[in-house]
Amino acid sequence: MTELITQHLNEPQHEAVTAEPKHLLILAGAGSGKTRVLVHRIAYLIETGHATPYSILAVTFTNKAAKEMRDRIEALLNRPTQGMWVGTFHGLAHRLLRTHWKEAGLPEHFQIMDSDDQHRLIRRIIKTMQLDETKWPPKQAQWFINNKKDEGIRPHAMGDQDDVFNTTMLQIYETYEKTCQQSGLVDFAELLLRAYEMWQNNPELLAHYQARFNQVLVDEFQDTNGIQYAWLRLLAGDNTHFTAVGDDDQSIYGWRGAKIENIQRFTRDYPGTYTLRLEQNYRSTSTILNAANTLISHNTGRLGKELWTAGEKGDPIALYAAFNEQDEARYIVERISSWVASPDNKRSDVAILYRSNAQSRVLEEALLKAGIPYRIYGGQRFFERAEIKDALAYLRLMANRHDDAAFERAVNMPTRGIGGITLDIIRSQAREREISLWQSTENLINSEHLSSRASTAVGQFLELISTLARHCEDLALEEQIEKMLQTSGLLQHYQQQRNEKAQARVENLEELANAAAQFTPPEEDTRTTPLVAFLSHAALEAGEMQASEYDDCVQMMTLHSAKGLEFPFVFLAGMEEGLFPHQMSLQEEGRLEEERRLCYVGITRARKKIVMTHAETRRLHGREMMHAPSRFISELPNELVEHVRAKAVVSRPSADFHPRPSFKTDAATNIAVAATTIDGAPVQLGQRVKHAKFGEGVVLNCEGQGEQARLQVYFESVGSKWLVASFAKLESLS
DNA sequence: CATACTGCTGTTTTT
DNA sequence: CAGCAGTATG
Repeated sequence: MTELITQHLNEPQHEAVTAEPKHLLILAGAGSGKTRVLVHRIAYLIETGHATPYSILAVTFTNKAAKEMRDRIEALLNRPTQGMWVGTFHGLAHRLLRTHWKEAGLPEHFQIMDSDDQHRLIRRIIKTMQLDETKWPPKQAQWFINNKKDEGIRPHAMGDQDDVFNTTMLQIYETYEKTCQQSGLVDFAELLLRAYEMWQNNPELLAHYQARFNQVLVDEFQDTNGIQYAWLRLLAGDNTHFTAVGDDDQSIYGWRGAKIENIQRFTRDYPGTYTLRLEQNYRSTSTILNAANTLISHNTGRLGKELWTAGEKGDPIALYAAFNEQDEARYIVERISSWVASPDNKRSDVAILYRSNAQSRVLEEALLKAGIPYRIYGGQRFFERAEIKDALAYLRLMANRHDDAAFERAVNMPTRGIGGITLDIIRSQAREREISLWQSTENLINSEHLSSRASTAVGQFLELISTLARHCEDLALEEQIEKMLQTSGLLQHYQQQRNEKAQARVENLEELANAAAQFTPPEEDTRTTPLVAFLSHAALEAGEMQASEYDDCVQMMTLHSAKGLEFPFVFLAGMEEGLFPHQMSLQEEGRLEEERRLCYVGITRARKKIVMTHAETRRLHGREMMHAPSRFISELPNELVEHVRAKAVVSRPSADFHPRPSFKTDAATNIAVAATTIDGAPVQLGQRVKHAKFGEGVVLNCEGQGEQARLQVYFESVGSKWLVASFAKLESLS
């Protein structure tokens, strides 16, 4: 069995899996089999009796990575991972807090807030503190608070501040904390900090977990932030063995608090840590790897690692200089079309990666026009849609009447005659007496401080929630949700509207009930109600609900979301100074290096082919911008890059061009033929032509047929022009 | 209370 | 340009 686990590993992998030292640091390059090593090591530790499933804790950053790890361990061991703690930092912290809510100082049914909830709550707080929102943007306060929490710093630990900014931020932070505690709300950073403090304040509890987990494995170690590292340090008792896997060259989340230094800190904090490197890449051609290695060598202070491969050289990296973003998209679509024209290739082999989401639109339009199916990753996620969050707000109130964030959201959605003035009264009383909005409302109704109209409206709302909660007590989760959708008036609100958007919202709400029907609470949540468990799940795994994941689509995503994935054919679009590296990162050297790592991540996603594109001009924020090609392009070895000129594209029409709507492919030659002629001969896409005034050019496109046909021709002298074929007097240049 | 208009702001994203 | 949030208006 042990042989089975280790038999298909290379030498360093084998060593990483079977290493004996107490603490192990594995520097694993892109495509070197990092997850594989981690999974095999866990299996090995169990099979050899070094550990029991019960004593293993493996932590990742995303739910997806956690699920993959669990699945692969199960497949390898051929039995379920019962007893093992495999999950995300946040997931595991949540589990601890649910189990030990009392020790953590939380109400039993505490709820998790996502960043959107958090943002609203902070905005609310800034308003009630009577601060000028333009001077104190909620975004900034949110950033401040999360940063402090990521560093493990509570308001009281900050002491007196000497400038207005920090003083005000601290005040907001303090008020925010108070409100959260009162409402039983926990944000993402709070999950980690609370779990940390809970251990710190309960030594016997900590000792229990230290004794239990003797094998702790951490994936993507370069992405850990301050509190995550501190949490791991705390967990490590005398008999804890650490395995940390990471790649400093793939650290791309510094901007949200990830500390690449944690890797070095680890070796300092745990003397005797055995460091080993996985440098053989099983993914990419040597061309791609050389390009990636050369690029990343421009960064300073690396831990040092050079990927190599036994694989073949492969194609050079193609570089296309587009005139503008339209032309860039056009070129990419053409390359995809010709790739897909071969029966061996699939659309899903292709990924278009870009720096920022705004770039996707032009690409999308071009793909749409060419009739190529695509899928965009990242974007609105199911549990983050407005209508879903509204529904969740009702559910949250049902579970916990003091959830102020939920109260704010549900109280007038759909509108029920509760105006801003009434709410202001409720809020100010809640603030004065330090009670929840719910309690404040109850008080105000009883003390008759509200106008009779407002009082009835608000009273009906309280009644609605209370009866709803009562009626739902004995119902199954999805029945509760259906009941809520009906009685809250949410569903009706959207059903009344006739437009398509509202229709989609109705469907989403129905899908919510569906999701609830599929939901089974995880083991640690069985002690709470299914509703509370479901709400936690919604916040913690906002998931994309795997839309058409299995379809054969071109994949589009930002470079950030491409980390961890691989594709045979990768496009890196928008390789321009100011875009990538992004304008905002050009000031500091550190941020520029992170951009470079991002580019490194992009390049190392590719198995076989890379096409990079940049546009000479691009419409950005409504303005025409000129950008120089990205410095990252010039940081690649010259001999590995092939500049694609309009000319060069044209010299191999069959390979690089594919018929577009106005062209027909000649079956025999596989050459695109326009529905018009020059000198009596059919025009080919990519054909070289001569114009009396503009000189030599290349046929790029054709619209219409026969006499009316218009040809798009790219001339070296004037760029691309649309010409009516019958008037242009074009001369064919073979 | 809903709609229209205005002004502002524009990286990356998981939990 | 375009999407959002917040305000003015009916």
